[in-house]
Amino acid sequence: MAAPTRTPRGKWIEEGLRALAAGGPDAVRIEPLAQALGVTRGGFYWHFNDRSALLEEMLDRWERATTEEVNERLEREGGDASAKLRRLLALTSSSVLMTDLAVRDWARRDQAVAVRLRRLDNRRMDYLRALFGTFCADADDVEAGCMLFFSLLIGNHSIAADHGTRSRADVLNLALRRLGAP
Amino acid sequence: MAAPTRTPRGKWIEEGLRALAAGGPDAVRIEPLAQALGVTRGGFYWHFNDRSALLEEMLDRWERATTEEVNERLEREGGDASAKLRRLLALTSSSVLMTDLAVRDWARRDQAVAVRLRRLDNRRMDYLRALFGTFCADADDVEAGCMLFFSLLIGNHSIAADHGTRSRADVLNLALRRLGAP
Amino acid sequence: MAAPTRTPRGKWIEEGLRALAAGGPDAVRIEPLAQALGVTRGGFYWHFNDRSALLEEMLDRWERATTEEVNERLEREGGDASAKLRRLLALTSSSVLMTDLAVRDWARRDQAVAVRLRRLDNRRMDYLRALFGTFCADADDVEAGCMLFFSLLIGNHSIAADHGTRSRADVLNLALRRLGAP
Amino acid sequence: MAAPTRTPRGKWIEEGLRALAAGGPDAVRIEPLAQALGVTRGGFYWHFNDRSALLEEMLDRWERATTEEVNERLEREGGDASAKLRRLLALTSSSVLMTDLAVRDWARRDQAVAVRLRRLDNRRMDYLRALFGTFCADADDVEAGCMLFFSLLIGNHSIAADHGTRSRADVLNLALRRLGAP
DNA sequence: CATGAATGAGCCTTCATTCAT
DNA sequence: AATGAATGAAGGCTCATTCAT
Repeated sequence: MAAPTRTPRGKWIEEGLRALAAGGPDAVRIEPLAQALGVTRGGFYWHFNDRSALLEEMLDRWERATTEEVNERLEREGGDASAKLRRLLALTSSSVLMTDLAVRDWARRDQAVAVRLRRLDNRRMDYLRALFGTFCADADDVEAGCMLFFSLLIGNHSIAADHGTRSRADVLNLALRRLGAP
Repeated sequence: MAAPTRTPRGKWIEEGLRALAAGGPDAVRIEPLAQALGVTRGGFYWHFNDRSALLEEMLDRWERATTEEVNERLEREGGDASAKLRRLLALTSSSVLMTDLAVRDWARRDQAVAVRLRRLDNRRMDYLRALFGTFCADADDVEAGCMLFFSLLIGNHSIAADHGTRSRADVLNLALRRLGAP
Repeated sequence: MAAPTRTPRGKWIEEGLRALAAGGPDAVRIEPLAQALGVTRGGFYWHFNDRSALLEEMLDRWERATTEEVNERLEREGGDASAKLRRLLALTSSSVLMTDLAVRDWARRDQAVAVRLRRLDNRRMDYLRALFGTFCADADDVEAGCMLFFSLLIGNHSIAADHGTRSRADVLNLALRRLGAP
Repeated sequence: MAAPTRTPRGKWIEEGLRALAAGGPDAVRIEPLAQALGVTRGGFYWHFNDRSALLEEMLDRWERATTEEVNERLEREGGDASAKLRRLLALTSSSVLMTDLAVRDWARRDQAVAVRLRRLDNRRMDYLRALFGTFCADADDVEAGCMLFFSLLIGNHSIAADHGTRSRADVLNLALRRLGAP
């Protein structure tokens, strides 16, 4: 009779991820979440056993979103490896990226999160290896290139330095070329 | 003649930095700090006006420690640019590094911290540019190399991926060589 | 259908006014209030945003109670102006009066409270002017009489002096007659 | 050898009375007092056993100040009874008066203070009776006049009402005349 | 006289959680 | 699914007080 779900499970998870991206795991608090959703805390406990259950499902969602969504978007738009790498670097400030950085920080403090991150980072590295493999024959070069590229992805959003007359985008382009991307 | 200060101001700051490195700014809570120091939380307010005063002084200390200490240690031990870069990469898990990563995350959420970080990152980039300049003539190459190296420094502690038969150290070495370090 | 509210908002306000009357605004502390109501202090924050919200609502209530309630009671019991004045003076130790004195003191230290008090005192003066007008033709005499009577109301509960063989009630009667009340 | 006393006992008492006048007895806190005097709390405990000792001495001082000082000042400046009453009413906002009002409020909550206040108010009433006796033959009239005048003194600083075209000073003058002051 | 340091109590506030409806 | 009400733990802050120097 009633609307299928006034505030479905998913809304809580989305709001939770938003909070995580904005303030880290400590910022994922149920009361503020409820307020943001315009509901009282009560509803939360209908969907989740407790806060940690939400955290868990947030990580599940993030894991799915980050692989399927990001990868699919990259593949869908096509282009060669170099174009894809370029697009990856440009994914600036997408909320997915912010969440990613937050999870990375979180993993440093929580073993369970670290395990998930490792699973994902390995999948990403595999993807990167495939891309780099298209224009790079030497296995050592591929591995080094992947690590450098992945680092650049993170560094781009972690390093606050200026580059004189160059823009950050310029420097990223120079870096990409230096990694052998045609 | 005066008692040598039972729990000097500095102790609080050190303990605060430890907490920051271990759990981010939210983990810098006065009560746990006091317990770790074997004092009651009341004593804290003799040294600091409030929590934010501690946070501020922690950042002051981190700023000084990270420039003076780190740089000096690198220069003191000598060697050529390549050796210094190699040593920088090996600074694994030094508490300074962990604090650094925590501050980096913090800066993403707090403008005041972001300003400090920028000041520091610019100083570090200058240092890196000097090192890279010793074996790299092209200015573009220097800039790209610095950005890639700085990113690698961070990526090394943020990326959880494995590298098959290679160790992380192996990959870092390959990467360094790829950046032109002799 | 809903439970009739275990500890309704109003209970907190009443208890707050009791505390105010007994010990001034500084005595309106949430923990003691909760204890007096047999609840834990946490519940308070369901009803009010914070302490100042309670204080505000206490003043709202006092403003309404003191005008509507007091005036209505006086008018309901009827009698001529002189009888009403006499009854006003006799309102000794009514909790409304004690609250009133506490607010008066509070107003000396808090501008926002002072504004409310002024609004009320002006309404009261108007009421007194009407009463005095019934047996006093000269406008100057009315104004002076009102001010003296109003002062007497307060003085009666602020002055600790004895009156020799006379009782305080005797003196109040003498004073009333001196103000021209028949 | 040392200066006789850096912060003599009396300074604490004065500062305490200032705090009392400004915020009531709850506002007489040692730490803020010390800060206002530019000293640390330590010195306080050299002069006083504890907070209540200060409070006690503040009351002692207030008792002396209010009788001796006020009365002497009134008598020194001479004039007839009516002039003295007029001057009493004009003692607006003298810190002595503010302290007086604060003590009056305090007395409502503290028996010991009430006892002191009674002692003082009786002395004051005696003084007023003498003044009123100079132009008023009837004992009843004197008593009523004193009570009204004393109340007016307090009401003047407790009542927030406006008086239309008249100023408060006007109304006080009218009131004084109505009490028979020539 | 006074500093420097600390203890402990008390209060305000925020939350996670529970429970009846 | 969610409200209304409450519990309890945790933490921030202010003080009175103590004590060694």
